[in-house]
Amino acid sequence: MIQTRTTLSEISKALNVSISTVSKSLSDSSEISLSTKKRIQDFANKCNYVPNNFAANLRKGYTNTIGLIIPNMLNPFYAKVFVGIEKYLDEHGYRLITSISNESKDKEVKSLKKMANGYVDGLIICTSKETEVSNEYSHINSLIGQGTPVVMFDRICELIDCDKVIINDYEASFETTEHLINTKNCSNILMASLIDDLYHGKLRTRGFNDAIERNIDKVRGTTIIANDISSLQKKLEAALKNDPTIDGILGVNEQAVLKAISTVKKLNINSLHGEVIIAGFCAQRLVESYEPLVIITQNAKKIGVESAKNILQRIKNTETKNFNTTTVEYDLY
Amino acid sequence: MIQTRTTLSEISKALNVSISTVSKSLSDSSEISLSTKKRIQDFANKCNYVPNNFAANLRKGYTNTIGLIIPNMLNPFYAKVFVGIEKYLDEHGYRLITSISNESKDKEVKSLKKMANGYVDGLIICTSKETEVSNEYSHINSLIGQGTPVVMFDRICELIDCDKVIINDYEASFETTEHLINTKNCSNILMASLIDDLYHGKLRTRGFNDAIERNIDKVRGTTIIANDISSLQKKLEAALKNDPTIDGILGVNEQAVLKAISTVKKLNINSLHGEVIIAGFCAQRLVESYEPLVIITQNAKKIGVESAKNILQRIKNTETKNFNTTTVEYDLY
DNA sequence: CTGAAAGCGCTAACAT
DNA sequence: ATGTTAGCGCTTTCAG
Repeated sequence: MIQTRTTLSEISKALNVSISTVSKSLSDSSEISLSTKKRIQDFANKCNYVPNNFAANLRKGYTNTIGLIIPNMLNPFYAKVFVGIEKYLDEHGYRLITSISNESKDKEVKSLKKMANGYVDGLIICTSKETEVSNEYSHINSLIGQGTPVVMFDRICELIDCDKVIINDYEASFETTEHLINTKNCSNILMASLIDDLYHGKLRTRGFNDAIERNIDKVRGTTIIANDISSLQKKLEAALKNDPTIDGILGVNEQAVLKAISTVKKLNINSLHGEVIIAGFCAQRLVESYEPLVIITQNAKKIGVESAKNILQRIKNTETKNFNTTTVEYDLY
Repeated sequence: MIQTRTTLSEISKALNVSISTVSKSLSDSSEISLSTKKRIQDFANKCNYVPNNFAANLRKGYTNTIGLIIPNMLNPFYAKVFVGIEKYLDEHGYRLITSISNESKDKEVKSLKKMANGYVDGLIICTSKETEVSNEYSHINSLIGQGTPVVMFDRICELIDCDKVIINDYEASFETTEHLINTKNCSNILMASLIDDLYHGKLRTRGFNDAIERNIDKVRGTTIIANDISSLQKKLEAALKNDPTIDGILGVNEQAVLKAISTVKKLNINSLHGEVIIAGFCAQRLVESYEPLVIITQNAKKIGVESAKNILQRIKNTETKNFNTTTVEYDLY
């Protein structure tokens, strides 16, 4: 039983009123008498009337749809951001259309085009690694130039004129390192990073180094930077084997934390050299897998919510030109 | 510099041709001479022309957009399904609009309404727990009634007339249990489930029981079914403490597998009673966290791809009425 | 309070 | 090869 979609015009014919009366009734306009409104609304319900949003959008010039581009959905950080965004937008009557860039700039540009075509009222984006490394943001700038508001989160570019949502990477890294030193009494800390080519990766490294610097009387620090997981693994193994006094590791991104855990386990360091405290930026699902673990959760969901909030605000108010950067606090766990 | 979006009509005026000439040129119609086509295309490029999809959709009657409703994005199974769907759709020129039901039927119904409004050409859905338990699918049926193709995956309802994508739960469970018995030489296996209220949960339990039945000469089996994680934990602990001969656990869903691992670790069973092999339905990221682990991966990404493939096929060909159920093979890992 | 009519931007059948 | 025209379904002035 395919019942073709009911339209305003069909209702108007059936009830012998004009299309505009139907339209106004269904949007509960005060221009229409209560009795006809009721009559029309009841009838529309009975027919399972659903308005064609495309027509409405075309007419009204906006879409109630937000675009989202993220590098990866399998990384729990982004999945959580997504959840926050989806929830906030849903509660405010917006739809969400999502693309995964897979860290590829090409895919990112392509996705952006699909969204640029009058399809979304605004875009939330965390750029791909490739984009950040290339430092070339013309695709985003041209979208902004077309008048579509953009919010960047996590990986941002200072030079783009848009709202931004980040955590205070420097501070989180600094304070966690101090936490390792002062609360966990670590005296020889390794930092491991796979993202030192990214802006926020550098901030985190800087936070680590500054914290070491400031506590140089009681702690030694070494940074291990690698471009891929297996070379990180090798460097970690070498460092841990070489220096039995290492008692803390700061993983600057999730993969680094994971690799630190598995390497410490593999080498059985905790039995041989004494307990190594591992800390790092990471979604908090790992707690059970390694005991001496300090996790910096990024409040990913909140980052999502803030991004969504920002984009809707900006859509409501396109005039103001002073863009704001929201800093979401992190949690130690 | 807000440059308002260029339209066909603006181009046509600027170049002194008709709108339809512009339209045809930009869609590279053979009706138009090469020279004018080139002239118009070049000009459009220069103006950064982007077609308004809403207008086109309104006119053409389809949207190139697929809706997706899933219970949860933080569960890696669904995240992977999502990735598969997004990839396939993107490669075929479709957009994806996604809602998370959070296992709530209300949210699911609401999301579905947002998509029903002529917004999507088709819907891919994994229903919420609440929906499956209520066994009431009128929202989906009414969408189908409106002529929108639907694909259900993972949690399906036999009674709905639509394409379906699932793994062979019964077989996966049966064969894994036999694997524990014959390859891993388990002789006393516990099954743990948190999803025995769901259809595919029951199938898995049945697979387990039948495998035990069939090998009753060499193995004993016990099923532990719980509704929430902490009661599962309690039951697991009790069983493991009580019976030191338990040497295998089959976790019927991810949370159950995780709980089995953490409980075995917590009670230090492997040292006290001998090694317990844990097997179960689970995304494969856990491999490093527990050694004697057999994982049934659900080929989540493939489920996504198959779902996407099915929905596009169905959109292309709305007539055929014989719906098919695709079974995606599972992997032991 | 109700209706007529214009038009959002695009496509496609039908002229020319 | 190019142009004219009639909508897609809806909102929204403006008239009655």
